[in-house]
Amino acid sequence: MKIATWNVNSLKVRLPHVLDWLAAHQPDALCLQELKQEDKNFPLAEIEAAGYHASFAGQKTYNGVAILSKAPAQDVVVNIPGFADEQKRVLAATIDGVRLVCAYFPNGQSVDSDKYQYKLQWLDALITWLEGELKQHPRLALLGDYNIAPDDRDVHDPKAWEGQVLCSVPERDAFRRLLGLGLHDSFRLFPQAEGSFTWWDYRLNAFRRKLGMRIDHILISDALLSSCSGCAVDIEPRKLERPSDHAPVVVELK
DNA sequence: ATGGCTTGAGTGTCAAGA
Repeated sequence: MKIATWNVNSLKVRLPHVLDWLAAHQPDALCLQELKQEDKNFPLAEIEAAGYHASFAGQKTYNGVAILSKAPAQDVVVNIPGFADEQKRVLAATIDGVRLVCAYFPNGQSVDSDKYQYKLQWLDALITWLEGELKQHPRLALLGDYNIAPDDRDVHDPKAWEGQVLCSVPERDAFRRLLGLGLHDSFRLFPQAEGSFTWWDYRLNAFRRKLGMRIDHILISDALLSSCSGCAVDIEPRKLERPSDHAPVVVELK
């Protein structure tokens, strides 16, 4: 089973890239973030024509998440139960017996902002909910744009980013608390090139200069660990015309 | 120089992203 995550930064703009990527890679499931569109505008016909089912939770302008899958989705849940939130950031569904949680973590803007406080509260709510979700669904993967660079290895200039949003101690602690639930960073289960990132700023030729961050992740539960045979970032779509600023991350489960 | 692009909204130019 091949599962993947991709922050597309507007599904309307990126639909051709998504359809090409589905055709080329044939994942069993693809989690999308930052749809930036209302559900009435979701390109369901195009996705179905590509051979995929779709669950989605969108909103105007911001956020929005979807799970595309070859097999139909079961037990779909939108947002974190018990955490009141206007923003559409979480979608959970069971595909082929694996619980997939697609998440677009808040950015946080800067550590002294209200948005950062919202991010920390959102992280607390996610962790509390996932603890129960893992008991109900031991075979679980958390895929998405975490907006957290877990380690200095995941940052092109760790000195410059030290203590900044995406790298701050409370954010990295939250990432470790997720691991503490019995989740594993699939990317670090395998040898990886130095300077492996999933996001590069649109400005200053950041991609060409390899100035990126690894903030998109696929965590897998204990029960999936032994079946995981690979994890990789696909930087090819970042080279296309009008790319998303994020690259897809792909995990193989035997 | 707290900028640099890209997107959506909407027709001015700004908020938000990370």
